[in-house]
Amino acid sequence: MQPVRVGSKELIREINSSLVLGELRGGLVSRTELARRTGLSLPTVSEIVGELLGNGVIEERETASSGGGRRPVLLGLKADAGYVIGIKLTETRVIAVLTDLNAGIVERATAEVATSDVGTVVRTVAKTVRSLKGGRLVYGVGVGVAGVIDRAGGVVRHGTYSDWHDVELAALLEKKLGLPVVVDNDVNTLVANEQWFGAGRGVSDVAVVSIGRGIGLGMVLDGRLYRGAGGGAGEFGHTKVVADGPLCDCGGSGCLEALIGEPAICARAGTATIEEAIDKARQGDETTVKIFDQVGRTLGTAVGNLVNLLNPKLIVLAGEGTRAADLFLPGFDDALRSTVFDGLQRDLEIVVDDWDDEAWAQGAAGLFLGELFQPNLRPDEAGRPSLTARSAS
Amino acid sequence: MQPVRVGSKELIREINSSLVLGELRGGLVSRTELARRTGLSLPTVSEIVGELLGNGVIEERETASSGGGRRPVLLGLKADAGYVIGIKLTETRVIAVLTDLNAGIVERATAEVATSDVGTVVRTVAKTVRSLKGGRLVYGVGVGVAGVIDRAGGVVRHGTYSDWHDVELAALLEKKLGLPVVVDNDVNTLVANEQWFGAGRGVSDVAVVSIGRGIGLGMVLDGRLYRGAGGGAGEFGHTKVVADGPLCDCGGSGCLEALIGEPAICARAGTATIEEAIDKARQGDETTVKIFDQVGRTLGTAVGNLVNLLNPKLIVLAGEGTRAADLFLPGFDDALRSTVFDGLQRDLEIVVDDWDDEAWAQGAAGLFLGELFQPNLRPDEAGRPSLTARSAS
DNA sequence: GGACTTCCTTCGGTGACCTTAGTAAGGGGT
DNA sequence: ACCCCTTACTAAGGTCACCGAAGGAAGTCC
Repeated sequence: MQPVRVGSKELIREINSSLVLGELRGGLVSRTELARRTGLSLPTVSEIVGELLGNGVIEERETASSGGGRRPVLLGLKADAGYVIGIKLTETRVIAVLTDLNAGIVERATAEVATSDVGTVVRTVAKTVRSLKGGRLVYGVGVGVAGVIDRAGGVVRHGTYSDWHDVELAALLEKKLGLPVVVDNDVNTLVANEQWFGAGRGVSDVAVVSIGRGIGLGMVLDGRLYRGAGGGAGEFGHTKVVADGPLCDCGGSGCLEALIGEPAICARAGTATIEEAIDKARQGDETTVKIFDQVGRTLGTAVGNLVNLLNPKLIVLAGEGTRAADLFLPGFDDALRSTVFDGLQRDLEIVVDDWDDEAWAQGAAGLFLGELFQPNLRPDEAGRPSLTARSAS
Repeated sequence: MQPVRVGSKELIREINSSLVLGELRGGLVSRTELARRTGLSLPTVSEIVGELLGNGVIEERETASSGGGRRPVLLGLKADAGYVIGIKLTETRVIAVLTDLNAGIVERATAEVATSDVGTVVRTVAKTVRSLKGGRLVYGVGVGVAGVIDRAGGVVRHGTYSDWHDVELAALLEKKLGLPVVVDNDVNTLVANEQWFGAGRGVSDVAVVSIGRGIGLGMVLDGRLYRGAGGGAGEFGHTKVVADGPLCDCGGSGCLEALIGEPAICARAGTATIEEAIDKARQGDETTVKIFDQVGRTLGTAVGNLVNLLNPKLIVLAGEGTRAADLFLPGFDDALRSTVFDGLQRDLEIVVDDWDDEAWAQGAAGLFLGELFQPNLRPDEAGRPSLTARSAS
């Protein structure tokens, strides 16, 4: 049995505060409306609102109109109540954004890191964070890295594009910054963004497939980001889809990534970059068109199998690879349809979300915000960030 | 956002009662020890225990020895506090067991049903349940059926071995029996049993693969049975593992089930039954031995991909097909090892659990018990069964 | 038989919830 | 202009589940 937090008055308050805060995210709402939406009684909502007002997390805005009665006072998150910083680490760059509590980007910064040396990366990140922060109240930092990540411990177990092994990234950054830091797989940052602020909002079961150099997968199952027993769930790119297929960097053969990752496409199309391959296909080169069609079919089958296993409500295709969506989508759809088991077709929705590097960083911020807004049902993870217990400086 | 239940005093009590009951399942424990294990204070535990004693759910047993102090009064589930009935529906038979609150089998019964006519099946099940029940206090019934099941609504959306579509099985049975009924996919009954009473106890992330005529999959993710958005998760048997593979009953081609389900093995081995094929292989027939080896490899690759996606801690192989485990396990292991991504190997555990039909029925009982013992964190699903609010007759 | 241990209960306090009963603030009809 | 109606919110009081502290119960040991 996973440890379950014991029921207590504090737990109740935490749950209900989160409920109220959740409704306040992304909209102005009155106390009465909050009570209606959350199912709480009006006095309870009033008290919680009072507390949040006192903390400076939310504020009263203008009054709305009413149909013949006292006008409701609208409440909303205080724009400058605090900020969060999101970081996306790539091989060569640190991409950072400062966002408000609605994950809206306020400021951005990037820095180059030529090396994968841990110390250098940590220093660069810290410098970037400090310059973004300025004198502002920042609740914490979310970091997205490609690889197998132990989210609870903030450890990079196995970096995809680096030789990192068991690097305690969160601890190192927290020490340097004096801020709470959450580290997670980069695809999960996209998922967090989807779940909290994007197309996946309000959907309990979502799979986000990122296409690009590698093929990644992030999942929201039963309303929660799923990471697997050791934080290693989502190695979609390394599922084996053909027997005796091409060799993959991971050491295996027949990996999805080795078939339809950008390097593989370039190799087959005989181009140096993926852009060239796309151009070639768009100009009507038959062989290249066929390559993209096959890529679509391979991906469609793999995603179809994923649907058979998990029966999500929504599939989001994201990442740079979606630039070629027009080329591979027909094949993708076709293969998907013939792969997915009969009964699971009808309610399935597919969305293509064309995101850039900055969106990954924004997602990392969303990851931290998710942590901030969600009640903590597990036993106390030490130092877990909170909006109400102002630990941030 | 999935609806989250609002925090209240009742929620606290429910959580903590479940905590206490959970510790009491499968062992005698004193009040003090309960307090220590749950993290609750002694007075709270005492009060909850008092309530449960009053309800007749638990009882005081003998006192244990102590090292120089008052002896602890051991508490345990009352053996005859109530019962649960588990049903496994197959094409031709209704297999039923009556279990106590620890899922221990007290009595059993089976009945033949030649037809798949809903009315006839429901009548036969009802008759079987009534004969098993006798005059006893039965909290409810759990039913396992192969197919896509909407667990929340108790609806069989799509039967695997029947032409059932959108059959409201739970409602029909509840009406006939006057007892709460839970319906779920049959593999999930195995999972429930594993999770609550078997090898998967205490493990948060488990995949149970059932092998036999079909290939099924049940999952515990993050400590909870995962069913997918529409209850259709786990169609492992219908994932496509080879391009242009053999046709499957489902209409697709290349399904795992069409490759390594028992009918497929028989066809390839040229035998009428799977037993014959097993015998043939055990007697050293090379072709047949090779067939089983290939079956193992195919399964191993598929399960390996599953591990890449979900990173479970434990894989349980179950079902009649495990009779041939000696024949296919070497190939299975080999393929699994070469499929699973590097970092995910180390903590993975594989267990073969040789279960018979009765175990499926026992699992169905466990399914209902799980419902009974787990606190309800979602908004009130009407008529959800409970141990403390004695709705059973 | 007294001291010490250990188990459990009693009692009072706290806090978060709810219900009920107000008060505040606007609209509209006569 | 007045009064009443509607709607939004606040105040007061009650309930209940939690906890800590203190005390009673039931042993063991010397």
